[in-house]
Amino acid sequence: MSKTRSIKPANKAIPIERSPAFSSRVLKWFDQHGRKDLPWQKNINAYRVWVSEIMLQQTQVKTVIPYFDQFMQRFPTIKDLANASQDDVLHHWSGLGYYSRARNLHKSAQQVCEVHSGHFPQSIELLIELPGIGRSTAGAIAAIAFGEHCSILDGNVKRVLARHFAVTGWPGKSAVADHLWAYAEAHTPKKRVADYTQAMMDLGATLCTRSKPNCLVCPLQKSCIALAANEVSLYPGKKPKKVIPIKSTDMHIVMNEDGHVLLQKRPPTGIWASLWSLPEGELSLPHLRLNEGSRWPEIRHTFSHFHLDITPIQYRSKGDYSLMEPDQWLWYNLNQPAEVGLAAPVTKLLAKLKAKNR
DNA sequence: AAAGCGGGGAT
DNA sequence: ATCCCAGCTTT
Repeated sequence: MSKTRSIKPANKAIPIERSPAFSSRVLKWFDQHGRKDLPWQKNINAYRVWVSEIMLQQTQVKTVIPYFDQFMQRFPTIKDLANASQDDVLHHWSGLGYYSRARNLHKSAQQVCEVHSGHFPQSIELLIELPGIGRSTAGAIAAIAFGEHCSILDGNVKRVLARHFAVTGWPGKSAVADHLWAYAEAHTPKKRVADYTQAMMDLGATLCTRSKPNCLVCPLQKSCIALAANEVSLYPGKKPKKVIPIKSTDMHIVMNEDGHVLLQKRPPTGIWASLWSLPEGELSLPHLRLNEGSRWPEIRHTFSHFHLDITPIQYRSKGDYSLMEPDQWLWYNLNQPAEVGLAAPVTKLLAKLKAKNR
């Protein structure tokens, strides 16, 4: 059982001017222009909505669609997901990023199967107990899958609300987020809450975009405070920027006589946790004989907190590699890739290697 | 090169 | 309660 996590208290203290026409304008627009045939809007059930919402955290619809389709093909039900290996789940997440989402999804599936015997939790309070589901994602699943009267506040909705109600400040600040939540909750209708929820996300994704918003056709143009002041671009407030440090590492591309590449499993915490990657740092492989190695041009991979400058070094190896721990080491066949999770720059380097060798 | 995007865990 | 972390896409 997970440890108890509590939903943030509803912000009754924050007084709001509520626009009565808001939700009806949004719903009317949705009927005409909203997206209604996204993959997770077909064969709708809580499991599919859940997986889609987790994938849609930090990731745009266009990117998610192919991942969602493949994920659902491999794990059609929550039980299939619960019974799968972590490597299998991470393999289907490879390239999406934020891999803790995949590990939490897997963990939650197992939790649901054990605790709820496979029946998906049917209320926002139970949803939010699952790892990887916070206040907004719980609201989205409850509203879309169950029609429960719940609000969401994802990046799209934050942008729409911040502009429409001229909420100043960076939404990463809790005081700003509290205001946005208060607006979100005040304007969520009791009827058609699933459509409204989808509509707000669509509005943010297709019209009320970060740059070049299409205010001329927006259903909220008459009441949008930022638009009236010609200050749409000022909202939402920007994150204060920080200079991020540069780190560097060597990645060793060790190829054996069969043309397979040596991969190492990363530790279960930290960057690229539990993914497979190229060995870094000092190479200590006593049972292999490596040649000198040739350096490739440096590539830069950027995280939110630092740049990582990677120098790939390619070797040919001979020797007995049967001694190597199979949990930690993998000889990766470029032509018949193992179904494991790979860090994005590793995928890039392996593709480069494959192109080189042809 | 920079900005943006939810949730979890540590402080 | 408030920082800090995580990885990709789009601009």
